[in-house]
Amino acid sequence: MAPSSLPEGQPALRPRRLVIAGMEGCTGCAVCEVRARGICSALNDQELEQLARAAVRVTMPPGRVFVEEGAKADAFFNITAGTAKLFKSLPDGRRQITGFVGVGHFLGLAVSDRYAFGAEAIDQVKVCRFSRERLEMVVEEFPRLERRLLSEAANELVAAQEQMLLLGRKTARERVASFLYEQLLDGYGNDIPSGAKLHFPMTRADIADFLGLTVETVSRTLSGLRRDGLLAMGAGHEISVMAPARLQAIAKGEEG
Amino acid sequence: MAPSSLPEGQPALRPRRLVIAGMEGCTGCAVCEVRARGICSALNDQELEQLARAAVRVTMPPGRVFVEEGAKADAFFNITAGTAKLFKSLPDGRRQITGFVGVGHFLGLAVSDRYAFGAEAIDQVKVCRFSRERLEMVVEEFPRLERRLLSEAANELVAAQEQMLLLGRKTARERVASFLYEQLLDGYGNDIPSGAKLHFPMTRADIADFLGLTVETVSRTLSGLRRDGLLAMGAGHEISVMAPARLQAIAKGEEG
DNA sequence: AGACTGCAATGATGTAAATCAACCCACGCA
DNA sequence: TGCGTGGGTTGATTTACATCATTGCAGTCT
Repeated sequence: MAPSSLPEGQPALRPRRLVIAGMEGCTGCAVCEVRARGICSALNDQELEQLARAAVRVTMPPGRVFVEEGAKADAFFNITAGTAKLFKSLPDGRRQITGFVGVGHFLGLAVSDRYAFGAEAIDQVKVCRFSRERLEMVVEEFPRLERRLLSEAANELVAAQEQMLLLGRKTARERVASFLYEQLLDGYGNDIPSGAKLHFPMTRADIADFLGLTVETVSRTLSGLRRDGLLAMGAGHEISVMAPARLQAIAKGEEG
Repeated sequence: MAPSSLPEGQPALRPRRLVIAGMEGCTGCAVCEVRARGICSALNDQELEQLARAAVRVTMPPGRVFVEEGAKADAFFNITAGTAKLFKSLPDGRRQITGFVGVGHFLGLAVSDRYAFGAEAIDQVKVCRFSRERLEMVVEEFPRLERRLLSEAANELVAAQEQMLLLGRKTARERVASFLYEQLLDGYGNDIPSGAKLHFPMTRADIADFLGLTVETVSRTLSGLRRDGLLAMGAGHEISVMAPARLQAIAKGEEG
């Protein structure tokens, strides 16, 4: 299916640059940069070739909404580059970002025939796009894929429960600390050095909508953490975490 | 495995009555009351017999914590009677209930080897208990089960995203309305009559911990909805919904 | 019957975070 | 060179909800 049939929704936020979408540069799944990650890691080279025939490679500019809340759910996506945000909205514009998803993430599981959430590219995002039918065919052929999808779903479920705890019961300070610490784990694994640097592709507004706060509160809370010597702000939206252990303690709610 | 090996955690809230746990009254999966629901519906009678051999039937009194947050995740549960609450806690006692689960619900999917959440019986709960290894064996034998589990997980994920929107962005009134409306859908399906009655097994404190509010706010908000003619309180914690459509509008955030 | 206990409702007061409002800075563009 | 625009920060004020405190009421144990 051609990229032009993607759900467009609102136009890209910054449609100045010409959009180049398609399969440029993709020489097949076997040499794909996410070969070892996500669902693809469940298959061997030969099986991947099958998968490749079912997929279309698409490139999205920042701001492009490529899954529309409530739209017909006829495609699945596997992210191969960039970061996207998933969200749900209320009629008056209130928005909750349910997750930021990066390379290797599989996206599109739906209960009904409609997407229950929207997805928007934050930076330039590349995806492998599967039609529902074609994915079903491949899954039918390789049951191992199903196990892989189940394990992905279980992972997301655990993350979602953690986020419910954050949204329902944590203070602003705890929320921001949790977010930062999660980012540290993503970037550094379990061994986080003092002074670890973080760089965010998303805006303060996105962070606020993820944490159930306002931009102002996020900004103030970050300033507070800086004043307390936990963080240091660098150039170009870079944040250094001076005291990862204290940050974690705050995130877990162990500090007043 | 004998019921005595269940994680006990804190003792049951009301340990006055003698606990009778075991397989009493269970004559096999084929005639089980949840035969047609949850994961069991994916199997035929013959396959169910296999499943039966892997399961232990256990009965839990109200208040019993049968999954302990952070404990070794060596068992799965399928609820065959009653209602349980799933929750996550902070060290200082703050608690977020991530869901109420009833008959047919499958429970225990974990990422690591530890449960990321706790589970507690609200009323008398009966479950089919599977050890991790035995469930894996059965799944290995009947891949259809895996598909079923995936679909369960996808369902829960959608519910979790909806709950994140509620916790992050809805007002107290909208949260309570959402909860009540969800309960209506469970009980009546899509066609809800004016005056539809609801009965809750959980306390106000549970509802508060589910909605990210305090008991007082839940109580006040219910009173408010009653004053506005949307609800009528009956005897024995029964609530009648006089205006389901307006309730839904509030739940969706369409009303100031 | 009287006392105790768990749960719910309601009132008075406090507060964390939202809202409203400036202001700054970096960037692209005329 | 100046202007517009999209972030981001900070301050003053408001507010929705939490907290603290009291009361009522239905079970159930003695």
